[in-house]
Amino acid sequence: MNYWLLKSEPEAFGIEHLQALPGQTTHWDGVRNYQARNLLRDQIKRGDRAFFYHSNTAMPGIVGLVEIAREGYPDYTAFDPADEHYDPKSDPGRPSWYMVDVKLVRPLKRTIPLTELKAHAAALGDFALIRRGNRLSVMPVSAAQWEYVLGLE
DNA sequence: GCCAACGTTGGC
DNA sequence: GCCAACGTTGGC
Repeated sequence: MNYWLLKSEPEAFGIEHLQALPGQTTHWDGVRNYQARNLLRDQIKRGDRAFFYHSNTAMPGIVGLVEIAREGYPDYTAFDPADEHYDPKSDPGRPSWYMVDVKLVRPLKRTIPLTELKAHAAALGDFALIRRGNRLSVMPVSAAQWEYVLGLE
C-alpha cells in the first residue's frame, strides 16, 4: 500500500462535503497538471490511503484520511463544455486527464496545520508538501511520513 | 490583496 | 528548442 496527499480548496470541496455524500465517496476530478495526472493514472492504486489537505484557506492543513476506492479513469468533466474544468484538447478516445474515486476513512480529530508540519520538517525528511514552492495537488507521502503525521494528531 | 514560484503558451 | 509573457497556485 502507498500513501498520498490530495489537496482541495475547502470552499470548492472540503471534507465536510465528502462527509455529507452518500457512501462518503466521490470522484476526485479537476486535476489539470501533468505530473499529478501521471500519479492519478499510473501510480495510485485501489486501497491506497491519502491525506485530505485543505489549501487556500485561513488554516491550511491536513484534515482527514481517505482511501482510494477506484483507480485512475478518464476525468469526464474535461469533456463537458459546461464544466469549469472543461478542456477541449482532451479527446474521449485519448483522454488527457484522469481521476480516482476516494472514500472517507475518517476526519482527523483536529486539523494538523501546515505551520506545524513545517515545524517538524527535520523529522519528516523530504516531504513534498513542504518543499519550497511546491504546488502539486497530488503528491506522494512515504510510509514513515504517514505514521509520523498521524502521531501528531 | 500581494507576490513568489511554477507551468504553459506561442513567437521566433 | 529557447525564452519572454502570461496565467495559476496558494501561503501569508
